[in-house]
This record gives sequence, C-alpha cells and structure tokens, in this order.
Amino acid sequence: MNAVYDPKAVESAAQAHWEARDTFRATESGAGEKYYCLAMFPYPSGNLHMGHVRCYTLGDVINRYHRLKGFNVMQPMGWDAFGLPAENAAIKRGIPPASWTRDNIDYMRGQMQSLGFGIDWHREFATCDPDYYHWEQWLFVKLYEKGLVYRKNSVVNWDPVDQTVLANEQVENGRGWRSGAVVERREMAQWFLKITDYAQELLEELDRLDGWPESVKSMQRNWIGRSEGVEIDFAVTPAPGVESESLTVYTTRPDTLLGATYVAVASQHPLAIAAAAQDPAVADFVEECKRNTTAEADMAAMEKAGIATAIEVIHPLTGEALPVWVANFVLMEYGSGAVMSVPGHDQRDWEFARKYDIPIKQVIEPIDDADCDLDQAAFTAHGRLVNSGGFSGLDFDAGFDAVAQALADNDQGRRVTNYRLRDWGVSRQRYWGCPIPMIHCEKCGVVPVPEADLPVVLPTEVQFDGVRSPLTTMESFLNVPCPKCGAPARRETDTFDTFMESSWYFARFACPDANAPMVDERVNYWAPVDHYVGGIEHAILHLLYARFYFKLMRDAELVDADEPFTNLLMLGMVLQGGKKMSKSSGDAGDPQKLLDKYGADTVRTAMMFAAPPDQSVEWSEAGLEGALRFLKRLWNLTHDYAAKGIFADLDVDGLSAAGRDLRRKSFATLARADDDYGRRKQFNTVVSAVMELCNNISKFEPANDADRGVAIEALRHAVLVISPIAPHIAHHLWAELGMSEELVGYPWPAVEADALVQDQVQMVVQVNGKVRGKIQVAAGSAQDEVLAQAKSEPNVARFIDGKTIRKEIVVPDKLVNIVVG
RNA sequence: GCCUGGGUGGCGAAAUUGGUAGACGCGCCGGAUUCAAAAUCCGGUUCCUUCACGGGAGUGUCGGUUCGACUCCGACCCCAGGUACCA
Repeated sequence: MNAVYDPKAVESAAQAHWEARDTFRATESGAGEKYYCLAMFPYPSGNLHMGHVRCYTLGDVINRYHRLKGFNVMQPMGWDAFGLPAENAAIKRGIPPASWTRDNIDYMRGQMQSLGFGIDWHREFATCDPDYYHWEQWLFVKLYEKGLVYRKNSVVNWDPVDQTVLANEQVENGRGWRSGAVVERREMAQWFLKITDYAQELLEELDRLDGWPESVKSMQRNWIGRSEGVEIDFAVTPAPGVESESLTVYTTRPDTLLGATYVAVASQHPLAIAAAAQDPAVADFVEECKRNTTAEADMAAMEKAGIATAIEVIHPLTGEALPVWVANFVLMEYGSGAVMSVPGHDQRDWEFARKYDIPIKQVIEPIDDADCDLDQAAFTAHGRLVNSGGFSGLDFDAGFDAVAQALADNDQGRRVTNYRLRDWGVSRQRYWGCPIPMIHCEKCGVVPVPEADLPVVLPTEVQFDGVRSPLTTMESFLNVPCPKCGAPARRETDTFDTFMESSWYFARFACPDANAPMVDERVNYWAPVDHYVGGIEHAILHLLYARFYFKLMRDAELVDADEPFTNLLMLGMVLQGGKKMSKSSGDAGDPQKLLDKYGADTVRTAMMFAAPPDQSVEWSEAGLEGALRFLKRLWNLTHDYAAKGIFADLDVDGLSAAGRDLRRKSFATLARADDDYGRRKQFNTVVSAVMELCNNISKFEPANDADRGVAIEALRHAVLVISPIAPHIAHHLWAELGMSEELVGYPWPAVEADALVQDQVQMVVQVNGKVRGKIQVAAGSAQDEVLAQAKSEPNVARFIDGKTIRKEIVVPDKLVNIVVG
C-alpha cells in the first residue's frame, strides 16, 4: 500500500474495477427488493456545475447506501436535451442545436463518469432521440382522440422587431432581450392538455404521498387551488356593440354580494373590446394593457389601474345598475375573465375604489372586537352580514348558503367548485423541440399524423438565419399530403413544451429499448421511482406535470401505479457569489478544476458535508481542504493499522476499558449513519460522525491485540459508512483492511446491542433552568439517588442553600432541574 | 402581490420527541517538528466579565406559553425558491 494518498490513481483503479464488473448494471432478476433511485436528469448546457455535482452525488449516495442495505438498485442517467439554450447557441455561434447538444452530452457524460457515479449507463438516452419522442407524439395523438387535447387562443409575449415569441425569461423590463423592443401581448392558437380534468385526483393523491415533503405538497395544493364558491350571472344592460346579455363572475364570497359596487373585466374581455370600440379612452387603456408581460409576478407587481366604461350590469338581487370597469389586474385566463368588486371587504377592490372614487359599502361586520374601519382598509375577515336586507344578521356560512340559494332560485347563479389550475399549454413557437404531430388541411381542418407515419422527425440539418424557427420556412418539412383527403396540406410547425419530455423519461428508463408504444412490461417492475432527487425549483411545475402525465399513461393502460414518485428529496439551491446556479445560467462554477485538483472523493465529501440536502448552500472552495485532510487521515490511519497486521477474530472479552469505549463509538456511528442515510436523508452529519470516529481511533492507544482488533473493526465501519459518499477511497481501503468481498453491496452490519451499553452516564444539573453542575451516575439510577447526588454537588448547593425547593424535575440519564423560590 | 422555505460564533453548520446551544469542519491564535517553509501533529477559539473558581448575556426583532424554548404560539423584519414560455 502506498503511504501517500493519490486520489487520481485510487479513483481510476476503482472506476476501472466497477466498469470491468459492470457493477451498476441493473436487471429485473437482480437479488433483493427493487429500488429505483433517480436524480432529475440534466439539461446538457455544456458542463457540469456545482448544482449538478450536488444533485447527482446525493442520488449516488442514496443509490450506494441502498445497495449496502440489500436492494436491487437501478440508477439511470439521460439528457433533457431540447430547450432554449441550444437555439441561442445556434443563433449566436451558428452551430446547429443538434450537434451542440450532442457535444455537450459527450463532455458531461465524461465528467459524471469521473465523479464515480454508480449509474447504469446501458439505459442512457437523450430526449432529442427520435426513438424517445416518437412515443410522446404517439400518446399525444391518442389523447387527441380521447378528447384530452384541444386548441385555443392564448396570450404570448411578442417581440415586434424580431417577429418572434419570447419566453418570460427573455423579457427584461418589458423589452425583448435581443431586440430591446417593447414586448406586446399577442393571442395565438395553441395546443392544450386538459390537466384540469385531473385536478381533483392530483389534489387528493397528495394526501397519500407520505414520502413527499409537506412543503411541496402544500405548494401543489395551493397551485391547484380548489375553492368552493358561486357563479353569479349579472344581466348586461343593452349597449352599442355589446352582444352578450349576461356576464358571469365567480366568487368565494357570495356573502358580500350586497356590497358589490362595480364589476371589473380583463382588457381582452368581449365587454372591454366592445367598450373600446365606442370610446377612444377605453381603447387607449386596452392598448396600454397589451404592453405588459404575461408573467404573473409582473402582473401582481404593477400599479393597479382601470377605466370606467359606459356599459352597466344589473345586480341580481337588488336590481341596481353597477358600472363595468376594465382593469389591468383581471386575468382573462382565470375564471371568466371578470370579477365582482366588493371594496368594503376585499383589499385590492378597496384600493381600486379609493383611487377611482367608487362607493365603498359595508355589508359585513366583525363578530368579535376586531378592528373595522373602512376608511382605513377593507374588512376582509368572515363576519356577520349587515345592510343586506333579508340576509342581515347571518354569519358567513349561513350568509353564503342563503345568497347562493336565492341566486339559484332565480336561476342567476349556482354553487361551483373552482380550481386555480389552468390547462397545460404545450405549444412552443420554437425549432429545438419535439414536433407536434398534427397536420393542417384546408378541407379537413386539423388532422393528426397517422400512427404508421410516426415519428415526425425534427430535421437537424438546419441553418438559423434569424431568431425564427427554421421549420416555418422549410418547405421539405412543411409540405405533406393530408392523411384524410390526400390534398396538399401543411405540418404544424410548433414544437412541444420541453416539460413534455421530462414528464415521462423516468418510465422510459425502465425499458429504454422498448419497441412497444412508449414502455413495455419492465416498467411495472421498476416504477414507481422509489427515490426521486432534484432541485426545489421543480416543486410545482415539473412534478405536477409528471404526476399528470403518469396518470395519462395509467389511463392508457401503459403503467399500473397511480403516482410516479414514492419518495421525494428536494434539494436547496447551490449559490456561488450570491448568484443562482440554475441550468440556464452559463457562468456557473465549473467543478472540473476542483476534480483535477482534489479528486472526486474530496469534491463529493466536501459537497455532502457543506449542508443538509434541503438547504441552499453558498459554495466555496474552503471546505475542500478539510475534506481532503479528512480522507488523508482515514488513509493514514488505515495504513498504520494495516501495517501492523489484520486481526480477523475480535476478542470482545479481552478489550480494555478504552477498547470498549471505542467499540461503543464504532457501533453508535453505524447506527447513527444508518438513521441519517435511511430515514433522515441528512448526509452532512454522516460525514461528521465518521470524522468523530476517526478522531477517536487516532487518539486510541491499543493495550493489547483485542484492542488492535477493535480498531480494525472501527476502521471497517468508518470505511463502510463513508463509502456511499467517498466510494473510491473506500473501495481501496476496504481491501487494505483485509476484506476480500466487494464493498458495493456488502451487507450493512447489524448493530450489536451489547456494544452500545454504557454503565456510567453524565447528567446535567440545573437550578431554575440554568446549568449549575454535572454529575456522573450509574445508568438507570433511581430519581432520589440522582437528586441527592445533584444537591450535594458544590456549585448546585451554592444556589439552593437557604431557598425553598418548589419543584424537582428529573429526566432519566439526562437532566435534573431544581426549581427554588 | 401571492404560495413555500430559511435566518444559530469570524465562516459552513450541529442540537432527531420541549431538556447541557455551538458537535464536526473551515479560518484564526499558540506550541511541536523543520536551517526555513509547506505538509503533518498537539492545544485553544460565541461574546462580556474574572488572576482563578465562577458569573452574566446569547439562536433575525418584539411579545407569549413552560420548571425549561433554536425547537411551540402570535405579530413583524430580512433573504431565497416558485409564480404557468428558463429548466
């Protein structure tokens, strides 16, 4: 054995060993219970950043730990290969997105391999492989036939100079990031998936996802946003250009209906358009509203503004005429694009009413002594109805019911369950994505591409002349005979949202070479994913779409399970110099330099040691020296003991007192690490536990051969426990410690209860909750014995002498608190 | 704005069920080794106070519950993630 730790040599030897044995290839016939361990696959941006290192190291730690626990583990890897950055590279540097992406994949695969991740590379694929997206197109057509796909207009960010649609991210302060032109809202026909049909199931199943963090479930619940309310019809007073006779709004507060003093509609609402046709001021306002982005955060941050129209509606209960306003904060996408406004009891309506001098009417009063001054703010809590005719005096629930009933009796309203969740718009006006398998025929309308003609392959030999998708001008792609009538027709040129690819890749990993539609029977061996690891930034969109997609696949009888991910670990962000290191930021730290300088084990250990997984970390090189020092120490300790000979049999009875202490620490470390790895998923404390054990071993002075044996046992525990985190050095030291069996998958040792027994314990003595002394007692001592010893402790006695003892609390083997007055 | 997290020494953090706040590591200080340095090893390291024993304060802020609060409750401040076309 070399006296000096040489990470490069150790790591390449271990990696060669695993590769030669194909250690991480997973099969359905493997021994043990199946365990599907998955980390969110990366976008191939060019090189790994520290966020990737963290995510995939965590995944690998879980993978290797479960192998030690006897599971048949499958850990695959692939590439989320479609997306914007490839197009940007193409536009900027003239490299076709396909070759740019393939080059990135090759480089990043090499980086992952040098990090020693235990991945089954036989399952690798990229989402831009036609063999993969073929099945996405196939399912889309099936869903179209089932009525779960439809086309409707929706708003996009339009760059009038570049003549292209911009992603929200490409809009900076209302301007296109390349052209600098003021972005406009523009309506376009787009494809949608009916995720709202699954809203209730997506909500209910959250209650059964015990392996998910509560915070993520909470975010998804709020995103789905189920609410119980009432739809109310307001009759529209006839006016020039107004076609509709009634205006429907949704409210969760029908109890406040008598306090409605106006109605507000979105700027794209038919009433707004009608009003704009009659009134240039309204037209100007509607035009002004087009110069907002489509991002909800921007909408919420902007100054609330509106304009009155000449149109009026009739209050369904009072018959009173209420003005219709056009307001910039009403979303056309949500509900009916119109809201009733009750400034007395809704803060946003209150502010709007104050700004435009609209009457504020109190119809709710507090039941308790809560503050209620409508000159200061709206009163938004539930309360008792007042100034509401026959409804006055009712509380929230009774008022809700009575108003809903009154509306229903007149056929002017109905109780409804509403969801905040909107259908999933999957069309993107971009080149580098999966082509949407639809054909537009002048005679037949929209016709899906027949199954036999799938996949619609994305042409990869393309030239970017500007920012528009090359597909829109590529005649060889565009022209196609209509599958129905044979007449010349044109292909859809939009591609899918890349969330489509990432919504089912985990299922394909179970059977990456399946020729059956999408997946074959192997999927039901591996799915659902037992442990899914990924960034917290995916807590809502990706995870919700993937859950939805899996249910679509279930309903197409492709998979058996209801939910795709049994356990979920959400990672905090990796920050560097205060900057977010997302997949989209190109300037993220390159771990290659660190790998070259320190080796994979040190980088992995430092990353795991930096913080618990769910916390964000500010990454710096500072921790690397410490991690390397620790691995060197483990190396040197092992070397020292191995040089003096390995003791195969442990003579427990021959141990010195210090030997018994070391053995207790050794097994306590095993137990603690098992709990941290398995239950708590907190790996920084695993590293510190092994550090502590190593400190104990190096301080330990063996008194005899039994003691030397216990040190060897402790070193084996240290090596085994650290092996999921630093697998290469562990692989090497394991052999040095006389272990001939493979470390990967070696059975995790059972904790010997006898080894943990402790005769003496230290107890803390408090007086009035302040620590005044410490006492040594036999473990399990009786309360009065403990109290007597506590009171005789000099510093404790000092604080209780001459005082009346009011209370005595004893927490067995831990603490005594004496309360004096 | 809204939803979800987070805030503990000079720094990264630990404290698992309400029971010794600061384990472990970085950095720094002192020492050993060395011609010298690096590396390594040993000791110290929350702040204030004390020769010392000890004492006081302390987990974003303010308040509450409790024998006892980083932990539970209420209000607030700040930071991060998401906000439907970044992935």
